[in-house]
Amino acid sequence: MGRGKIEIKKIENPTNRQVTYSKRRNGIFKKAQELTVLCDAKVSVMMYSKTGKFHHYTSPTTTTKKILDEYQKTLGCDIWSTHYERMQENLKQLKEINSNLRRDIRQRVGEDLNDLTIDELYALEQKMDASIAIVRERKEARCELDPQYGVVDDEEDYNSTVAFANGVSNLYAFRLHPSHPNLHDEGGFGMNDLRLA
Amino acid sequence: MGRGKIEIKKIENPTNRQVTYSKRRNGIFKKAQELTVLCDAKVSVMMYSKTGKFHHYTSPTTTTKKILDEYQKTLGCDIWSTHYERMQENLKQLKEINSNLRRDIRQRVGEDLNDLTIDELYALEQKMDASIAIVRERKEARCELDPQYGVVDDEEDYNSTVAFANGVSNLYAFRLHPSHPNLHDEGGFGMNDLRLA
DNA sequence: AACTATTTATAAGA
DNA sequence: TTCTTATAAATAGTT
Repeated sequence: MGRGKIEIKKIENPTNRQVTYSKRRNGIFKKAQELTVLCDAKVSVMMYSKTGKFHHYTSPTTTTKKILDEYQKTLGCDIWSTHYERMQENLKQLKEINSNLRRDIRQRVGEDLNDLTIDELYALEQKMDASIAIVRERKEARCELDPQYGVVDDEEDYNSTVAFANGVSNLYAFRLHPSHPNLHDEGGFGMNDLRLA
Repeated sequence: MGRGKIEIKKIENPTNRQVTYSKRRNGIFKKAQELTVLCDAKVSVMMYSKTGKFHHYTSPTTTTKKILDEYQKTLGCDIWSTHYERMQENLKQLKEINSNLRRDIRQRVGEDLNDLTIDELYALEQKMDASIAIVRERKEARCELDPQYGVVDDEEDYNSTVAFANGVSNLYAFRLHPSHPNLHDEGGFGMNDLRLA
């Protein structure tokens, strides 16, 4: 399609070849984009020229990785694995640690106590008694150095306590990626469940 | 290019869509093949339709994996940079949350108190008093339903406390990937610092 | 980077 | 589906 018909064989003139590569590359990407829209298809196009320049197109609704996963499923093989899978495994374990920490701290704040057995509740009280003893001892040691804290106003005490009881559970009550609430699953590391609140 | 101009938007009629998909798929593959020959380029095209059928073209002299490897070698990163970056950002934020949770819980266990100012130490004591009040109240409410816990042995109490004080910091003292201690950094999400201990 | 004569792709119809 | 064909789109060669 042009001023003259061309034979489909390697263009020997490097300049012409580069020009043709550039033009046809854009043509293919346009076709890929149109196919994506017209037929609701997922398309990935990757190419590089003799000069080493790389270009690619991927349908907006997907990623090259997802298409490759599909490709691999079809072929029954796995090109990748190591790096990516290890990253996902790390995420999973990190989330598990996080979950454990959150449960522990919520119990120590006085939330989620319904899930505990009586024995666990009892043990929790013992733990907390021990912990507060440590903190109190430390505080008193410090206060000896700074007599300003020697006397405590009971009412102030009560108020700060109430403020904490209402506020603590918001300490970590933020979301990851709050500006992209409707993203798809991103391969299984959605973060909504990270919220403490 | 056809009997009439068409708008590039999804073809709602499934039959028409399938026909167009088939035609244009062949068109793109032909273009990819021509580009391969004319410009001595390496091209990979993968696509799948809404009906789930997968098709691909790869230049005869290469494989999809080789094209991707070449790309990564050329740019020094990989095609999933967006995906990766989001994943890494999630990891970073998750680690930050985790760090905050750990600091909070350690303070509530009586560790790391040196970093606190006197005011913070005082506030911590107040918080913990409030929390333990909640737990104790809950426990006593439960114990009324189960009189077996009405009487407490002081020595048992003390022992369980000591056990906790020694053991709590090991609660989350495990490593990720303990079997691969010498791996390289994995792109900045090394997990050694996740250890509580 | 534009232009444009031609070839090529393809939308609609059979 | 597959073939046909009128037309739209891509692009080879030129400026």
